[in-house]
Amino acid sequence: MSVRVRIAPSPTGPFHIGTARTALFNMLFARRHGGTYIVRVEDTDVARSTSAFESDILAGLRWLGLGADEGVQLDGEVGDRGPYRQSQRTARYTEIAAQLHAQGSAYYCFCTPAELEAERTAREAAKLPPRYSNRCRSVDPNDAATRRAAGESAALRFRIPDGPVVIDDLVRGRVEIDAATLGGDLVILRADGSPLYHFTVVVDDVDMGITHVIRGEDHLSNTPKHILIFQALGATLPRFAHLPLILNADRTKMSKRKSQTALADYRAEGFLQEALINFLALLGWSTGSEDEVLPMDELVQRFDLDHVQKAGAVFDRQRLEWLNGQWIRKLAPADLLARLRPFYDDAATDGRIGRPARDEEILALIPLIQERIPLLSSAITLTDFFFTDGAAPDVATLTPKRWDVATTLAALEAARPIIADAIGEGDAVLLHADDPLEGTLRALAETHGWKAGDLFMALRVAATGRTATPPLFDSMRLLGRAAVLARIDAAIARLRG
RNA sequence: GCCCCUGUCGUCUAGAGGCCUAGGACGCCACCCUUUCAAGGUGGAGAUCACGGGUUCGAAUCCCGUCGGGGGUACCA
Repeated sequence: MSVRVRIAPSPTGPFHIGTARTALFNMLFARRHGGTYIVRVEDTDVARSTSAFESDILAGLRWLGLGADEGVQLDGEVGDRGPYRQSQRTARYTEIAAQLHAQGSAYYCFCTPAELEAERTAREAAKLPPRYSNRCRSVDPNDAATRRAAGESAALRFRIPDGPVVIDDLVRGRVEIDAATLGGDLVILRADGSPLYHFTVVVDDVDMGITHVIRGEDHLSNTPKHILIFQALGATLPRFAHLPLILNADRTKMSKRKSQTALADYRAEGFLQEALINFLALLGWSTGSEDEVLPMDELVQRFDLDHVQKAGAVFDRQRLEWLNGQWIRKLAPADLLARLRPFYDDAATDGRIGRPARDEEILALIPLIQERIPLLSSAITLTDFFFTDGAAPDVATLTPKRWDVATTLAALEAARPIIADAIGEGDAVLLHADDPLEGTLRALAETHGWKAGDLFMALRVAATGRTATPPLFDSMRLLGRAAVLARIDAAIARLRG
C-alpha cells in the first residue's frame, strides 16, 4: 500500500514555524517512500478561522516548496477524496456521528455547560482529575430521542471503553495509556451539531486513506481517543509518529509570546526558503552523519524516522542565520538578484533608499555583498549609500577615532585630487585585483605620517555615510567620480564648520 | 493533581556494550587574513553523557529508582 501522509493546519493564526516543520517532515517521508503528501485545512473552529490566515498558510507552504500533492492548494483543491476543508465536510461528520450513535458507540448527553462546570469544580475541590462522569450513559435511548424531539439540546458523546490503549509509535516505540485516564466520554458533536477536532481528524484520516500520521508530540496524549474512534469505525489504524516539539529558549513549547513564530516574518527578514527547510529538517532530526548544509533532494534521500530525536529542540536563531549565510553564498548572481529584488523595491518605497534600484546596479553590487550578508535584508543597509544622496554624516562620525577634525579635513583635501584622478564614471569593480588607487592613497598616508586605515575610514564615511561598508575602493568606483567628489566636498565643508 | 513523553557541551546534535581520555556544527574566545564590516582559515575554552543504584570483564549506550524539563487533561485545534 502506498504511503499517504497529511499536514492539517488550522487557519486560526498566521502560518506557524512549527506547522512548517511538521509539514516538511511529512513531505520528506512521502517523497522518501514515493507516497502522497496531502494538505487538509482544519477549520472546524469557525469562530477563530479566517480565510486570510488560510491564504497565509497556503502561500507559506508553497513558498517553502511544501505545497500539496493532493488536497488544498493556493488556487483550489486537487484530488478525489475531498473535500479537503473540514468546513465543507459537515454532512460527512453528521453521517458518521449518526452511524456511531446507531451502533451504540455514541450517545446523547443532556448535561448543560453549567452542570459540567459544576462537576469539574467539585472534582477539582476534591483534588480529583477533571473527568466527565458519563452520567448520561444511563439515559434511556428512547427517552433521549423523545427529549431531543421536544427540542432539548444535547451533545453527542463517544463512549470510551475500559482498558488499555496501545500506541505503537514510530518515534517513541510502544506507549500504553489506560482509557480510564482519558477524561470520560468525549463530545464529538456539540449541541448545535458541529463536530469537534478529535472526531473530525479521525473521520478525515479514514476517508483520505492516511497511512502515517506524523505530527507534534503535543498530540501524543490524545492519540488513544483517536485510536478508539478508528476502532469503533472499523477502520485500519494508521501508523503514528510523534515528533519532538520546537521549544522557546526557556524550553517551553514554542509560542508567539516568547519567539518569532510566523513564517512570513522570517521571509520578510530575508531568510531563504532553502535555509529554512535545511534548518527545520535538522531540528529534531539528523542525518546520522556530520553533514549540515543540505538541499531538499539530499534531505529526501537521507530522511528516516529512526533518526528523529525524542526530546524537544530549542529554536536556535543564530544557527538559522549561519545557515542562511551559507545558502546566500551558494546562490548564482542572477538568482541572488531575484531574491534581493523585493527587498530593494520595499526599501525604495518606504524611503530607506533614495530611488528604485535597477537590476544592473544590484548585479554590480552583488560581488561586494554576497560574502557579507547573513540576511537578504542586510543588503539594504550595506548598499544604501549607492542609492541615497546627501547622507551628510556629522563631524563626529566623519572623524576617525584616532584623529581630530583638523587631520580629517587635511586628509580629505589631500585625497580629493587623487581620487578625482583615479575614478571615472561607470568604472568596473576590481574586487581582489590590485587597485592603483589604493597604492597612491597609501603613499599619501605615509608622507603625512597617517595610518592608511584612518585615511580609508575618513574617506569611507565621507563617501558612504557609514563606518561599515563593502570594500572602499570598489564602492567608490561604483558610486562614480561626480558623486564621490560631491560627497567629499560636502564633508570638507562640514568639517570646516 | 492525574496521565504520557523526555534528559550527551549554552544551543542543534553524533553515538545502538569495548572504535569515547565522548565526535561535529552554531555561538563564544584567540590568532591569521585585513582599509571598515563580514566571509574564510587555524587553534582554544566548553559535557563527571541529570543523579543514585544495579547487570557486565567492560556502560553515554541495558535494567530499576530519584530528580529535572516538557506535553496532555474542553461542547479549542
